[in-house]
Amino acid sequence: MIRVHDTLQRRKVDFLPIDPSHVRLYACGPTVYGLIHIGNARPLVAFDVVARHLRARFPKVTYVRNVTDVDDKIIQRAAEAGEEPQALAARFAAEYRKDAEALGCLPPDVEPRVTTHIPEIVALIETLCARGVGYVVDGDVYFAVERFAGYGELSGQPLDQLESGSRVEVDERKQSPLDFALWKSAKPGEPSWPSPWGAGRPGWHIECSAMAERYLGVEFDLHGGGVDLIFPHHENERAQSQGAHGAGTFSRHWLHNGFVNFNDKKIAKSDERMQRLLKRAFTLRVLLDRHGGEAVRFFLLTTQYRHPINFEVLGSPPQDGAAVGPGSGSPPQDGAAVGPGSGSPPQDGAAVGPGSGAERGGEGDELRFPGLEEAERQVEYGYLTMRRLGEALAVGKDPGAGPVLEEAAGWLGELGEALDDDFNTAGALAALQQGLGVANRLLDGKLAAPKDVKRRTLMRLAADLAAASGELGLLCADPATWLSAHRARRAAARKLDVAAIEAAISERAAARAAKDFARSDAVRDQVKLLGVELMDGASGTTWRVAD
RNA sequence: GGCGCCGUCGCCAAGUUGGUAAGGCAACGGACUGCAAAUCCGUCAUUCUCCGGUUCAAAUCCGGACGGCGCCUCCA
Repeated sequence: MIRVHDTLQRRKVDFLPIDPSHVRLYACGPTVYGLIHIGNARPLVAFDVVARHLRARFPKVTYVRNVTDVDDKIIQRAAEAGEEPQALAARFAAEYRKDAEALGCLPPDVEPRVTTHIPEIVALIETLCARGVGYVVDGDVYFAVERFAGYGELSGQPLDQLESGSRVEVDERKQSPLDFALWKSAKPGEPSWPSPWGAGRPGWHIECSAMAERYLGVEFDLHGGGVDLIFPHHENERAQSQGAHGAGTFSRHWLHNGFVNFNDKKIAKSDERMQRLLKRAFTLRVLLDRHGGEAVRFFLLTTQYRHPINFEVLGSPPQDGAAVGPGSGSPPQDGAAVGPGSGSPPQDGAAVGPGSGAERGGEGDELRFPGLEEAERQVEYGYLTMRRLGEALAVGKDPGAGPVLEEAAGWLGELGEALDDDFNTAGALAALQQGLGVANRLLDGKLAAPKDVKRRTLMRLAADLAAASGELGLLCADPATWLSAHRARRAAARKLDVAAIEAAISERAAARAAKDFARSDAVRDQVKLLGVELMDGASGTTWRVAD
């Protein structure tokens, strides 16, 4: 039995799908006006695990994750860049998909964009107007909050308090200050679509209502997004959909992920300098290039999705340089700086060697991200174990059916139970680490077992590891491939000369063969200074970049 | 002003429909190794911010204090 924390009920509840043969999930995706940052990555990963685990527990899951591709901010950025808004949105939507893939997120079943669902949106607004909860003013359409009884239920906001707390200039044409736009009439130069109320574009919240209905029906199981979306976005989505289709419709449960805080503060709340830093140096892309997608994913999974997670940054921030000098005040050009093609992943071969000058102007190079470093080490441990397992299993013959060691039998079940409990990925990771530990112990010969039992257990561990990978979206790559890419990435970061390292290894091998251990150790010490650790194994010497 | 979250070992982090503190990192000791790395083993919270209360029993429930954070119209 899966249990989920439902924001609407403010407690953990048993998850009983409306249709157990088909679970339906909707998650709010990003507005694509620039490269996403680590904070945007959290819901991506969190709801990817939700979808994966639901698939493990139910026969069919439809996961819808939208892309908002028309919005004030897109229009503004496009104007700044002298680009068509739709072109800019399409460009960053593509970049976003690259990031999502690098994070190990499976593509959602449907990834609807707002601009291709205008007819559905218009139809929904028409329904709302027909039912008297929407009203038209000069080509704009608003939702009448006071005519919808359930308003405020999701966020727990009493209406009167909201009004008094409102700190935004109130549009006098609205019937109530709380009313929000369903349709905005077009201003000159803005993208627009024809509608019964004149040319215009959708308001911020209506797209999710319309697209969820289109792909999941009037009623579905789960709706997810960041905590900041509870109010007003999700409150308004719910109001729109229930306003059109009645109480009890729309999503049955609401899931909200906590923030990724930046040195213990919300990113948007951190001071101006830090924000600028974030935009230039901490796009998700930079972190992915530096530590790999799986490390970022592992990091995000170490904390249960509802809790805040702190993204720690050590070291002195890059100098703001020109930005603090006279003539400062120009907005960060993150949009313009990341045109298509600038974010190509490191090429295994090409990036190695001393001359790879593809550094990003040194920006952020002196910064360290301890959380990502530890996560990367954990992922490496996983792949090292998998490689050992694969090597052991590559020889020998099938032991047939029979018992396996007890130590290896329980962890996958624990992993599943942890995920059942409101997608507790921290608990699941702990179970995974137990499984990896058992594999290493067995491989080390630390567990007593008859030959056939041992081999059968190793096979079981490999199979269970594959199952765990599928649910967590970790350790899904081929170990040799991942490990070599990982090493290449780290070697490139340290500007190591791979050919020189391999030459040193050959030289040392000759010295060792001649029992010249003094020479051998000299070579070891020499490469150690470069941050390279040599590992002598049965099949020769390999190397890794030290932590 | 209103709504809500959080405070568990040096660090990260499970556990909160009550039943007697997972796991990871770091540290220290050890096995293995010609020396290393990787891997493995052992040690590492009588205690869960503090003070009361309920209970046979509380990190888990209730009240209060202190500390941190978030939302209250376009930010994941």
